[in-house]
Amino acid sequence: MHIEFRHLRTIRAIHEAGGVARATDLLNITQSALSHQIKGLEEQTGVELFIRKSKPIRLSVAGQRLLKLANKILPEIDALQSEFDDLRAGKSGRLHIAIECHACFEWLFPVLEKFRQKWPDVDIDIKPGLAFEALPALQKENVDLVISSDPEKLSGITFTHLFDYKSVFVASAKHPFSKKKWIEASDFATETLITYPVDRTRLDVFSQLLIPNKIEPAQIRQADLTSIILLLVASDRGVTVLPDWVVSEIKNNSDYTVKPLKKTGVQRGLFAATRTECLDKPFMRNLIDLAGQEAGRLQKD
Amino acid sequence: MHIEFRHLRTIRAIHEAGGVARATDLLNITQSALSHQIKGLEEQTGVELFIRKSKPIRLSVAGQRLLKLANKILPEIDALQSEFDDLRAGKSGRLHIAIECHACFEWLFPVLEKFRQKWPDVDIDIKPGLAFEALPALQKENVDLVISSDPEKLSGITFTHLFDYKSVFVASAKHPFSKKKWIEASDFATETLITYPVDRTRLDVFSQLLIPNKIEPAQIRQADLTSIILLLVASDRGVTVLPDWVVSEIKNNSDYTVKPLKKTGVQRGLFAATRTECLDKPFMRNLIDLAGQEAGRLQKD
DNA sequence: TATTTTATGTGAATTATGTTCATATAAAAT
DNA sequence: ATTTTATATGAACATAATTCACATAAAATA
Repeated sequence: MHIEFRHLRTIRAIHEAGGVARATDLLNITQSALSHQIKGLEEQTGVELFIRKSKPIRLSVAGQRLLKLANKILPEIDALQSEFDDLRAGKSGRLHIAIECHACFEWLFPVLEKFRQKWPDVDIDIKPGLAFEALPALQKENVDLVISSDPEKLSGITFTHLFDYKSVFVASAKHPFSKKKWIEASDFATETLITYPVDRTRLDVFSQLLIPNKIEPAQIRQADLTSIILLLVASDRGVTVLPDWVVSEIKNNSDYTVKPLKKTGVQRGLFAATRTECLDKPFMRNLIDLAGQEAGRLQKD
Repeated sequence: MHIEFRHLRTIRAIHEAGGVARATDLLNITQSALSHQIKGLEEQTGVELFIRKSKPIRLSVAGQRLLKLANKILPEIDALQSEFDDLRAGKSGRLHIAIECHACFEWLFPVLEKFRQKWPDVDIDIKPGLAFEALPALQKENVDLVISSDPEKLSGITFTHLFDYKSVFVASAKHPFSKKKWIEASDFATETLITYPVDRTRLDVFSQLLIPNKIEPAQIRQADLTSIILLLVASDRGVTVLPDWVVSEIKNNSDYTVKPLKKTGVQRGLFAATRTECLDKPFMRNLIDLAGQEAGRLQKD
């Protein structure tokens, strides 16, 4: 036998109640059990914890020392227990996000800001650099949410549809294509295409248009931030393709011209991928709801 | 089942060893037991402590939180255990002293000073105001040592002889009794007797001389401190009776005259009363040794 | 001081709990 | 794909804790 939490509770109860007999109520245990327990504890520690010459027994110096420890430690596990209760109730938890779609930052940040206010105890983080391995990372619980445009059938992973968007062509207002009704794949052959610095398979222009039509742009230029890309486009250093929600803010700006891709437009869906069991967590459902709402707001503009 | 120290050790070991299997060596239990244990712990806390999708399993957020607690708590009980070991080994302990004999402060303080240096972890205290109830207090473990001149047969209490002393008469050098060879009880009938402010049964003059001879001093005056008593005596405001060790410092002082009580002198013993089992404690034996030594030193003067 | 009351101690039986053994299952490495 | 390594599980076993019934001892009361 070792010193156990039981013993700490016992010492505390005996001290508070002022005697073994009275402590039995606090501990829901018989007097006999208590007597055995403290005897065992004294054997284990090798010191006398109680002064038995008086009748409601008192704590000895050693007993008082143990009581001090009990008063220090017991509140700590109680605190832990209630933290765990929060975790279980879904009030707290971990929400580490990986984003496949680079432009998603645009709508995700406002969503996370709202979320953070409602769920202050959830540990939010965005994990960069997991673009390609995002789904395996989700399976291995390295992340808890992946924003993706390409739902796959994966065991234990559920894709929840958030919203649809269109990929649209953006160029400077002075660009000759501003006279076109829509943009075809072949149109890119003569253009400088500005993209996020990620693998081309993860860019809608390529996956939905250029690769199927085996067209290579005249030149490719990369930029990290959406605002930089738009700046480059405005000064006619190239053209780009962006989700419509990004473009909504600039489509009434006379510096730009915005056109659909192909006659029919290129429409895509955006999905939240989570481990299936995580959908039970209230905060996870709420985040997905918030994401849908925000997307709706963006597309109304 | 509750969270137990075992679980804290387990979490720590699994983390340190990097997996359940490797932790078995640290904990000296089988892999199976560990698996059962952490399963039970997860059931009890209601949260998943480990991420089981990877093979040496890793701690989840909740697991890390528990680990944090373990690292906080485990060193504390280890510390307590070693404090208890000290207690058991007799390196530390409580030494609360009651003194029946008021003059004993004179030799006790230097003894305690030496003792304190040798046993820094022993909690020394002198309990005043227990003069009469000192021995019951010893039995009830309110004090651990009583300095007394009157050994009694008491169950569980052992009286250890420290040293013998003589009670001697002290008066001003100008006092008429300075011509006497010794002082009789009847001599006090005309004198002002200066004593410590304690019950007369606890004063040697009364218990050994005046009460048996049914003599009452002409007047009694009380003073707390030995030096005050001596001051009063020097200025001839009364006479007193003190242990010889107190008198040794002034017996060559021409302000005083020192005489034996009765022709044969009044000899008394001084004893250390302790609970019998406490004599096993090294520091207790050492204190009694030191007291004997100090007494020897005092009486050589 | 005797007697009652209250508080704690103890041994044996009972119950609860943890551990091992044998074996299944699943992830990682080859 | 197959082997190796890591974890999970059920049943048997061992251990430790609790209860029950009763003993003992201190405090309170008469």
